Amino acid sequence: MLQIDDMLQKLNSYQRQAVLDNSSAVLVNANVGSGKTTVLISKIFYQHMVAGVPLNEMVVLTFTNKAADEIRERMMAADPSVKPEDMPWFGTFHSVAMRMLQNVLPLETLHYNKSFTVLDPDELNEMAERLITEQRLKIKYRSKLSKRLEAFLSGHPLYGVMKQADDIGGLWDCMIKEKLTQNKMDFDDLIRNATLLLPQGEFLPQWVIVDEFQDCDRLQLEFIRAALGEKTKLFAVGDPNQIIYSWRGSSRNIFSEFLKEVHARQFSLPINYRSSSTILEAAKCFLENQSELAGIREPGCGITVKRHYSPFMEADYLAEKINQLHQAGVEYRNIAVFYRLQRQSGTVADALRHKAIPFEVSVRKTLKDIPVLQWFVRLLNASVNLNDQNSLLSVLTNSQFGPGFTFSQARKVMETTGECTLSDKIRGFSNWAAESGSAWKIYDYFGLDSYLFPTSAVFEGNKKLILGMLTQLEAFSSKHSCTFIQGLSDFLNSAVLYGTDGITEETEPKDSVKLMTLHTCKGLEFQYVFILGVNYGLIPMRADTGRELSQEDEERRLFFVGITRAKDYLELSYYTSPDDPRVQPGPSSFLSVIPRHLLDYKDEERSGEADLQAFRRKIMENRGKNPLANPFSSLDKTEPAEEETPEVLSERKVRHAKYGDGIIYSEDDETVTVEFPGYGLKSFSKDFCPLEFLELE
DNA sequence: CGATCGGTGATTTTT
DNA sequence: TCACCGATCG
Repeated sequence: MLQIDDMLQKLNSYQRQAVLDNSSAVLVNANVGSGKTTVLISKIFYQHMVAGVPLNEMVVLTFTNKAADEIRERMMAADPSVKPEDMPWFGTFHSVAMRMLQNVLPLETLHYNKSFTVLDPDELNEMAERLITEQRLKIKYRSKLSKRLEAFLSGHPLYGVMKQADDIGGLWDCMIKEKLTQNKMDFDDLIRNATLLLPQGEFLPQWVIVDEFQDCDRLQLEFIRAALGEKTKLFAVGDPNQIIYSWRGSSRNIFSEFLKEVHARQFSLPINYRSSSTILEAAKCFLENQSELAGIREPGCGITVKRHYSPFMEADYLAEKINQLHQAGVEYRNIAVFYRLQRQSGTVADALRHKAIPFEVSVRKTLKDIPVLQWFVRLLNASVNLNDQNSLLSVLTNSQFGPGFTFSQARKVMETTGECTLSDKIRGFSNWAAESGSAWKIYDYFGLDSYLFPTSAVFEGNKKLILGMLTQLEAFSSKHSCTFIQGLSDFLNSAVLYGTDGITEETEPKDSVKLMTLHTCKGLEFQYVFILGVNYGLIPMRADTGRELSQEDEERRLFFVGITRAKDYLELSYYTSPDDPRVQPGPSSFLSVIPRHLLDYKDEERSGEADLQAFRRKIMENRGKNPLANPFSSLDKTEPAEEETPEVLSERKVRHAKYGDGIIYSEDDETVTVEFPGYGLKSFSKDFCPLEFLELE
């Protein structure tokens, strides 16, 4: 009881009100950085300690494994007597649905078996490809198969101009059947099937608690609806200002309808604890309902706005800036760099690598990134589930690992015993596992040494990866006390839902700068934040093709999410000469939305040309040595850049009717590229060249 | 089958 | 703006 009093006392009045309210449906409109997770955990704790609701009567749903882990960990930290197994229904939508299907729902009525396996999107695609070939289906735009299926399922057919319909509907029917015979479910099936069975089953929780409610799509809302029995209460936390995934099916309309339907009582958490008031003021400009967001922090420093010539110049500057920050005592882990597109990361990464600054680019790793584990997991899947013909086939026909059969060979081998040791071992796996199986013996059981090719250069590394995964499996099995084969099957399924994190060894968090897209930064916070490329065409992304205007609203929210990650320092930058023609030079309109007094235009006077001169010097310099080298490779060696020889000035000048005088920037057999002050770079064909070449004096 | 014409989409991505 | 696909025509 002391714990809960203590916990409630630490809440502000808004938070406490939401936690103590006893309505049967509550939505907390939680603003950024307003202690949303704290409220969620306090609510769970309060219901558990005061109202006496057992934790296993609560379904707590999140979107990411990370969020689920955080909630479980904070629960255990608040009350050390709580164990993970006390919270069986705390997890992502998918993992909770999966566990329900395995444990408490009458799955047999759907003709599935409780030992089903989970299909990752790649496998689903592979299954589709195979069915098209086998059934001789006619599918158009086959190279974009997964997109087409997705579009078909959402009812918005991609490619309006398909004069003749193809077999996409038929393909989906085949896939439903195929998944059933192979006893497999894709991500959506987990939720769909659980939604189907929840109303029939005996299982109804006392509470359904949802994190990041604004991200729910239709499927997930239906799942929530199905989990609500007559006496079940709902507590949802979300922020409509952070809807940045509406292109994936979440929308304000869907969820406000849902809220009306369940008669939710609404609360809000207006106080932001995270950002300096300057940053918060700027962020508020991008809010749709400006009323309710208040800060409690000091103004701090202004938001730096920086102009760069190009992404290269920017990356070079950024690396230097981060270096200075680190030398001034800022840890790398407190610094983050955000950008709109995944491909923008390369330039920054190169610059940081060159200055030996540790960094991590946030891209989710799937099994596909580690071929040997992908092969091994499919081997295990084929062994655990003999209906899994797809996996067996791909294990036998893989060109890098295993016996490397052709498709027709593999089909023969699959039908008869004695033809192939690996195939026989897979068939005999269940018996072996029941009698004497254990994680450690798996490697020798399959005789993997020979299938990983001991002579190959990467053999040791691959073996290590597999043994590492077996270590994880061992740890997993001992945590969940069940039969070896059941433990393995669970492990494989959670590996699909958890990505590689679940099966490779954990690395302790490094002190490194974090690089990520604006989408992935949601839910995080950093002391120092740099947002790159605030140009029209990136932030906001161009919303040309007439698509609804609402797309720009989403871009605004995305920028809002990025800004509000910053605690103390925020720097926004734009290019005067982006390399991508789709990106407009100059600051985006989003920058002018922010009141001038909050901004600190660093080196406003320094002209773009100054940047250009420096950049050109570096390029020229590089050219003599190694034309293919990373342009950054010469940057440091030649410092200080100011001490340049006048040699670079011995360039040819040209005159153009419209652009005036310019300097030749680069030149090859066909084209000549000229830099004109005030216009930037222009390219001309040599055959048709409206230039007058001026002689040097 | 090859050439051409027209329409469409491009980016973000947890599980 | 461009790359790609499919439909259509000779």
